[in-house]
Amino acid sequence: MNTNIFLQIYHDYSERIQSGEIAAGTKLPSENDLTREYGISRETVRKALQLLSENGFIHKIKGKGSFVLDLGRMNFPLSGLVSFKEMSERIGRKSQTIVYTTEHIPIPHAVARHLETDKHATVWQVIRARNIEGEKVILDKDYFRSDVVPLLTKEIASGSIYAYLENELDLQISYAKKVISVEDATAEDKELLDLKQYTHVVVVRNYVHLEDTTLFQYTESRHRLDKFQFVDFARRSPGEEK
Amino acid sequence: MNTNIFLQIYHDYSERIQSGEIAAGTKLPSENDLTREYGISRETVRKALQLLSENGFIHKIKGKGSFVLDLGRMNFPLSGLVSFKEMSERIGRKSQTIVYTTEHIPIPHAVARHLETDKHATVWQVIRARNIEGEKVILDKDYFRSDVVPLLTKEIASGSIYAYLENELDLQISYAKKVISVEDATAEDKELLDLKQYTHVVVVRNYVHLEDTTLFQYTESRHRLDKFQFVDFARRSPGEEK
DNA sequence: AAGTGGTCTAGACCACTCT
DNA sequence: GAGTGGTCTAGACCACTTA
Repeated sequence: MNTNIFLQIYHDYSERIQSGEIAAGTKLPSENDLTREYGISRETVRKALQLLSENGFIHKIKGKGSFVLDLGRMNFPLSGLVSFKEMSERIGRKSQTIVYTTEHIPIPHAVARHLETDKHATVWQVIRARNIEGEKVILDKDYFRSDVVPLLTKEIASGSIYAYLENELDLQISYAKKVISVEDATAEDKELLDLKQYTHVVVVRNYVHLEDTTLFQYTESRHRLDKFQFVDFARRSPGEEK
Repeated sequence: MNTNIFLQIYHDYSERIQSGEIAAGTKLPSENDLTREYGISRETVRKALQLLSENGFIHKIKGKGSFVLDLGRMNFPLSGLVSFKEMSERIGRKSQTIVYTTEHIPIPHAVARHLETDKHATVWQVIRARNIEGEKVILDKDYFRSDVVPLLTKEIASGSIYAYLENELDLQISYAKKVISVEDATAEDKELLDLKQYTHVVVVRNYVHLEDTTLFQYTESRHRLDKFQFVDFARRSPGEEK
């Protein structure tokens, strides 16, 4: 759909790197080469390379060239907004989603604080457990502002809610803040998960914003300790140099 | 030192936003306004705004303008490569570093796997505890390739190693991969930290690379569960849209 | 219709690396 | 000196929002 040139080049290379067609350590064609090859201006080539660089596919070295990193093949994505379903499919694990509740309710007191709505708002509450290799190890509690998301069904909740939001409701998700911490397991955790002997859970609070900056979703993802992992790729940003 | 125009504008606005001088929700001057105001080209203005956007200070909306977000003031930095010292100073907490060891040793077996050096390499090992408000809650085990970092002293280890690397040794740190997980507390954890009743620790493995892509440092940061927090700001990257 | 940000161009000069 | 990536310019056209 997108006819953006720099996005096409980005996808071209990101796929070839992720598939292993272009090996780690390989030097990419120079910016001038790519300019000639694609018949476009150098700034457009640079936009594609910058995206590749930001997302951990390549690293650019002044005077030398752009080189493929080996971070990209494992643990993808290196941070970002990706749903559980995409995630487990990428890893290739057998996974299953159990939907406990899909309800339209007045906003719970504890949630109002996170969603910054007025206290009389209503939300869609979705509670799901993620079953990986036979064990329920993640409890997802999602809350959607019902003025943004008018309807949710059990069918949607058992599939990809994000696909529904983006394709059916045409909502543009634009950014999110995640806060990760470890907390005591609640009675609910113990009831809905296979917690084994663990007394604590990793809690990932996710605040998701739309294109117009409205905070429309709050998610609490509660992970059994031994099944939690988070990978983050960080580049020293120009802004942080002294 | 840096005369880059876009960095100057970035710093100008990032500081004014972080200090609260420019409130959340405020609309920034348009790109054309900034072009005129600074007497520079629009693409340069856009570079500054893009940095602000990436780092969670602003959000740009097509046809409307650039708006200040309120994420920036709390929990800084929103992901990134920042040392414990910078971190605690920013939060304003009373903190102290206890240096247990600063040694030049043959690379431990368990570390060689992470640092990808040959098995006969030597490393500088630094083991430190971080004391926050009277309790030792973080254990940092750092390993530096000694062919990159020839010397470390207890004095350097008790201050900011990063400042030493960048200012004294002129090393350019460029990117890092973090892997966060939860593991059983070891005997060492129990000995060197004030673990209280906790049986697990949050382990943050950090793989730090230089400008020329060499992996030169591996750090294991072991946090007491209740004192761990990680914040991540993620923008839906153009590359991820379908 | 005017203003906004998003994309793209065809140049230019610079600092750096390699030989 | 030739090649590389980093910065910057002065234009252009587009899609979107607001009035």
